[in-house]
Amino acid sequence: MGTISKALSLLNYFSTQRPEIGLTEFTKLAGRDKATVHRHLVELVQNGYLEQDSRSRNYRLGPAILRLANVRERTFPAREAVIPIVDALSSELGELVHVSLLQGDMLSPLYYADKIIHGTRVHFDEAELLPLHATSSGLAILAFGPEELLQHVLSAPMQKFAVKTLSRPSELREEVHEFRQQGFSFSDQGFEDEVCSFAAPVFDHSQRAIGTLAVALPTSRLNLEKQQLVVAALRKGADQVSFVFGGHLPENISRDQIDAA
Amino acid sequence: MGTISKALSLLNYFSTQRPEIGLTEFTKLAGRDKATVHRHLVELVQNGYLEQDSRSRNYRLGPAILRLANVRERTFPAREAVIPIVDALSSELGELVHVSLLQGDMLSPLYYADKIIHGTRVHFDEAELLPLHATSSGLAILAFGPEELLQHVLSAPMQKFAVKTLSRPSELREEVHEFRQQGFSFSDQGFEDEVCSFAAPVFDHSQRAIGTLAVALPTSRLNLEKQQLVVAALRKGADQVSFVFGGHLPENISRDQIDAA
DNA sequence: TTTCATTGGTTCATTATTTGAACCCTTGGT
DNA sequence: ACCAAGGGTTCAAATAATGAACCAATGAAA
Repeated sequence: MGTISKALSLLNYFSTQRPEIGLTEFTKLAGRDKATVHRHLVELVQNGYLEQDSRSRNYRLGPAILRLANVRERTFPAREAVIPIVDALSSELGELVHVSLLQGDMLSPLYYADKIIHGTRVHFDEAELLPLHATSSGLAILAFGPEELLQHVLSAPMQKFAVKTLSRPSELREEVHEFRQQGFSFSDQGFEDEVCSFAAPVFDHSQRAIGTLAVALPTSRLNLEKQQLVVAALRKGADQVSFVFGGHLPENISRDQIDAA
Repeated sequence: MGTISKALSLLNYFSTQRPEIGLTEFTKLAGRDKATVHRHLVELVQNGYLEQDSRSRNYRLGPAILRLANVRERTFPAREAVIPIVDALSSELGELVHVSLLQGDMLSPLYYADKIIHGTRVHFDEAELLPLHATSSGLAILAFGPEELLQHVLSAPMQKFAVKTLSRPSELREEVHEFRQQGFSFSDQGFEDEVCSFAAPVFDHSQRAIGTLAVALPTSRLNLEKQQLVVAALRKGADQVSFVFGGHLPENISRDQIDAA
């Protein structure tokens, strides 16, 4: 591990739970000599990655980070960032995977991939907006997004797209409630006949649901084993996508796992 | 300059205009050996601060930055806190207003607002670092910040950005001295042609100048009345921003006394 | 108010890492 | 088939990082 990595790894000790760290605490966390840690801290401060509270002498994350995050957001389109994750997931599952972002009261597909290894494939149009009440993605957003959005959809007429499209508000409210518990949503033939899908919410830096990661497959290919695979992959993938959008990374997922993906 | 600073300074070459940089370009920008730069880049990638486009092999800012920015804003919401002040000032004056923080020997924009009520608007890139000798913000920091910083800038070459960029150390020293008396700084076409700006220092709780509040407007819109409005608004606003940073400015202390400290 | 423990920060000889000129490999253009 | 340019690697030499011991300031306890 080079000097640069040693210094940068110090920044990883910050979290919402631990926003300020003192010199001694750092040396304990990093398990390195005090002098070394101190020099690293000084250099990080000089470059704006940390700033030191002049009262407590503790260190906290500095303004340079905000500027860089800003540059990345503005210059690195979300689509590009999401491509490898969606591609990997699609390859892993051999099914259609897409990321869609909330746009008014519809979902706008950002990117999708379909590594066909089965005979039948699910139809998906990247340029078509998805309705909230009839897709697993929409239901995921309703479950984890703002309450107003849910109210709005509940009070509007619900267009029938396929044989099993939800059409009664009470039905939708029940489903959404269930998905909130589960952490992911499911829809069977709500948008297109013979197609079912699973979706998990994607969060931005302020923990707001801004979109979804979803897997769609022919209903005929669905079974318990498949469901478990999909749900597990979806959880992992949604966290990765959230991370891309600056959202929070649950404690039980390490950076290594993300790097490996 | 230590290894850490050398590596981190590579990140500063990114901007909205230059979101991706290749190895050779980096070596030219940094003026360092290719092998050195490459090792630094590799280590930054390993830590998530950069990622490499697998097609072009260019480097771009990585996702680690988003997480850190997230932590900082959630635990130390300086940007959020400053937004209403900057917005109000911009609305009041009908001009571009920004708060920037000192980061090494540059200023890093934290937030800006531009409530356009005039035909022309000033260009401002929130993701671009500001030089100290060529902007009113920089001059304000030099006037009220540490003496070493001023010495450092005086002894370094002064890049010419626009028609009236200060380029002689004696000139800069004079200006800074004058601003110290006034309590605010002014720059006419020092950074961009046809643009002038006013700035006032922002202090933290230990009375150190950590940044600035600035107003930028087309030189063509400048007149005495405007200047008086801007300066009055700037004094008031800068104190508000200082307050946000815990550096509230006691009424009985004049700016001259601060200067002495 | 003296003492002691804790934390932040510094020094300097030793040590290990960083450095860079020269090199190789791949790609894309002609 | 050739060349130019960019990305990446090697290894002896140079330089910068390291850490045990030290100092200073703060604050709680005796």
